[in-house]
Amino acid sequence: MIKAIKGAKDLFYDEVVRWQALEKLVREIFENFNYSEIRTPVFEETRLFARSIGEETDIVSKEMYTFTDKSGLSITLRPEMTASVVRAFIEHSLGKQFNLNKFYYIAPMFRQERPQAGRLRQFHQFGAEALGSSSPSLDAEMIILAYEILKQLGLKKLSVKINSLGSPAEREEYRKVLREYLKPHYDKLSETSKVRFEKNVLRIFDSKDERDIEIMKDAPRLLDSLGEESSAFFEEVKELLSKAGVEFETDTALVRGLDYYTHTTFEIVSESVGAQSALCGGGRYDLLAEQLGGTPTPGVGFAAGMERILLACANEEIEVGKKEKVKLYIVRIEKELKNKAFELALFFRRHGIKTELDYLSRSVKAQMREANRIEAEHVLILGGEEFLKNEAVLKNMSDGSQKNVSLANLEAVLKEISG
RNA sequence: GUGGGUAUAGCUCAGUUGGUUAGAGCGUCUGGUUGUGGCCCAGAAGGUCAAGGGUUCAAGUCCCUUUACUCACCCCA
Repeated sequence: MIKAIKGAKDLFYDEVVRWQALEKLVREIFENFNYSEIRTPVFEETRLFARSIGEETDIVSKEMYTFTDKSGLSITLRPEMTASVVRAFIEHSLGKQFNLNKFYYIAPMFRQERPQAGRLRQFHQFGAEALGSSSPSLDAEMIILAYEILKQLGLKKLSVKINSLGSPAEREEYRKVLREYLKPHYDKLSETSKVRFEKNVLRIFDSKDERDIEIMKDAPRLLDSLGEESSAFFEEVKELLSKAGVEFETDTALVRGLDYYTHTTFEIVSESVGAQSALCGGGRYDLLAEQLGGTPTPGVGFAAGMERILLACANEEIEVGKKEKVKLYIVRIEKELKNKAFELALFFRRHGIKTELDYLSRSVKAQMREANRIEAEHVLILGGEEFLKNEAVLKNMSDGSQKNVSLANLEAVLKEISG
């Protein structure tokens, strides 16, 4: 048997209903905040991700689906969306059309990791990117947006963590300070942290190794060494969040894994999923556009993992979405009437009534059972003596009542069903 | 990439210290009188017990290998 690729899932029936409901909510909220949807190709030139996400990151160094196409070009299935959005922004000179561009997306991403709860190889994210403003109100808006969606879904066990990585200069300065602090402890660090010491010191904060955590406990914090401007920026973000009623905590150890972040970074975690508890994360990336060869343009964004969100909803027993019931099921008694039934079904369907009928030449009893199974609201029974009078029986399935209706006046039947 | 767990019907799972034709619930299908659902009743279909090898008179059950799934590490959304 040929099966789906590891870490890639088929969705159908009830599961799809949940996804559609989530997508609908996401769209509504993004539209309210006046974000417009952006769609970019699922694959890009490999160097786009190498340059933006960072060569040394795990994503780029070992998790990408990369292949060479027939022209010899190295292509990669996108592992995240920010790089693509910024690429499109630069390619189409969108910054020259509008000073501020606010985009959202709902799209599949690909990373070749070992699947586990809340982590797939083809996974789906919704997210937003705002390019062109360095106002802290946008940083706050991103967090509020993400929070709003999760709240409106009904999720409870959430915590919002925020931090600031400061300006690039401050970050660079802090790197030195941190290295200085770590030097005497170097030998006690875990192997991965030793590597990070050279390549990306900040990431040592992410370590779960107990000895690393012990060492990092007393490490100087980037947040404490921020300049006046960066501090004021961060304060304003926090103030806006407080006014918006978003409860958050400052987590000085929150260092995001992607190289392009500056200033605000944030994460919303849930207790209701497994180990992969981050439902969404993001931050500001003022250097990225320039880094990708565009004119310097400040940006902020976030991405949220849809599988994780739905998993959290399921674990908190939140029902997401409801399937629309069939309004009318057409039962035919005599088999010769099957085309008449088909024709009638088409009439109702064309008038916006969700209609179903038998395609399996089944008995009347079986057709009724089917109508009941799919919870059809009404059944129209076609045949017998009523049909000779150009009438049919319309049955209300919830109370079992039925009445004869004229097939010469389908408008009246429409009214009956819709009312 | 490294660990742990699991693998029996479409789904959720039983299957006793290895012992005859492998079970249940749900789901599906048919019927319980002519043209009517739900509840109930009766019946049916559906399984190379993940695959391969080994031990044994005898393996779903014990051992080995492989594969898949799953959880965790790692990383991240």
